[in-house]
Amino acid sequence: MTRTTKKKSLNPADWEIATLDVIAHQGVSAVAVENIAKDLGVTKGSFYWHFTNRKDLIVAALKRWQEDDRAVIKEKIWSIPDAHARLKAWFLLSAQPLQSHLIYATLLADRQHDFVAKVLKEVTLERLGYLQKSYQDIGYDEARAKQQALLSYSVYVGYLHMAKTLHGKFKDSENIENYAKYVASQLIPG
Amino acid sequence: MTRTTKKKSLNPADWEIATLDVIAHQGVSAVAVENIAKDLGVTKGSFYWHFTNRKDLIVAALKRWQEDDRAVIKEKIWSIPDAHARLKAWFLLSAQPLQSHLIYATLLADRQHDFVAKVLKEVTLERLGYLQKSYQDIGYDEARAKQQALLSYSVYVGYLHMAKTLHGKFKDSENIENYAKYVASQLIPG
DNA sequence: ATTTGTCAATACGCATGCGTATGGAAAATG
DNA sequence: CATTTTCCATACGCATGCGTATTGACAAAT
Repeated sequence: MTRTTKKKSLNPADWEIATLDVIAHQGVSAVAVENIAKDLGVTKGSFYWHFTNRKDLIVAALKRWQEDDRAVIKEKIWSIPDAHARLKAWFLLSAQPLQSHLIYATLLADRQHDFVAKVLKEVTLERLGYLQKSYQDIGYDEARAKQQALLSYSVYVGYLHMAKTLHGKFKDSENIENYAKYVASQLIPG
Repeated sequence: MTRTTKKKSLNPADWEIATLDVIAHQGVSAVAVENIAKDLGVTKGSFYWHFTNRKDLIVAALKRWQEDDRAVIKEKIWSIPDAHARLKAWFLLSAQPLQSHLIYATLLADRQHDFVAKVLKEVTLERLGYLQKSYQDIGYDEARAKQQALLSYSVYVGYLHMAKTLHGKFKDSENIENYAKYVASQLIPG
């Protein structure tokens, strides 16, 4: 797990990225500074030079995730002008194995920490807003678009968990593609 | 938090129930024997009389949850002969504030522990099987029923998380009722 | 009434993991 | 060169929480 980097010294971003890797696969509770230090090939002494404490690190990492994710989605999804195509693209993206999805899923798990809950709520509301707008763009009135956005987003969240819980019977990409298309056909009219 | 019980001594079931209460609200990681002992009005000394260790307690608690939940669902849902009504009842039950739902949601979070993953997979596959059967009962072929069951169950799982994440903007029962009906109308044909 | 079994209190050892204190090496700066 | 800044290693203190050991109180059995 040791990193063979050619850089001579670390910066906060290195720590944040390594932290997001831990969060994606093991959750926020598993973020231990000494372990991440080991992953980075240094010791604790380095960490407390860049950050004041563990919470500081996690908050910074989550902020990075939130910003990166927002940028990706804005570029790949919300740039699509046609609302039908945009929604379909969103469902297909949801089924792809991105680290961002993993992180979102583990954050749902670590809601106990108030700073996690805060980020989670922000991201979720923002995404719901986009979805709602897309459904309004294809003719739904506001109330119905809101319900439909909630339903579609629940499918996304549910899918993330199902994929992890059932990974044995679920992960062959053939089926995932099929399923994603089925979901899109059920949740996008026309 | 001290319990004013009239019982003179505790049995394993008391510990399991108290543990499920902690799991429902704080997750498996938060299960600490000394805290639960305090909740029950005793100390650690008592615990290690009834159980061999912490894992033993959690496994026993989860087994209890699994059995209780299976009994409730079998009685209240799968006893309904008409498949349409049965599916609708399932969606409505999903929206109700049962402790069992809370536990399921936190278990999704604590999948890192192998014994949690095991129970979770069992319960999920069992429920998916029931759903699939119901959809087949109303005329879906097997492949489509499987996809639809996955979709519907994802909505359930997603809803659990949305409810927690957004609890501020979501919990007034009026809206939940409406939403549950909307979901049922979208996911049950006819 | 004595003994045995049941349940619990107290005290301890031990591991983990956070945060601090201090010192040192390498690089930038003058 | 000398010196300051940057980055990291090492060693320590401390809190939490699991598990064990020992003792005690009370009830049931004999």
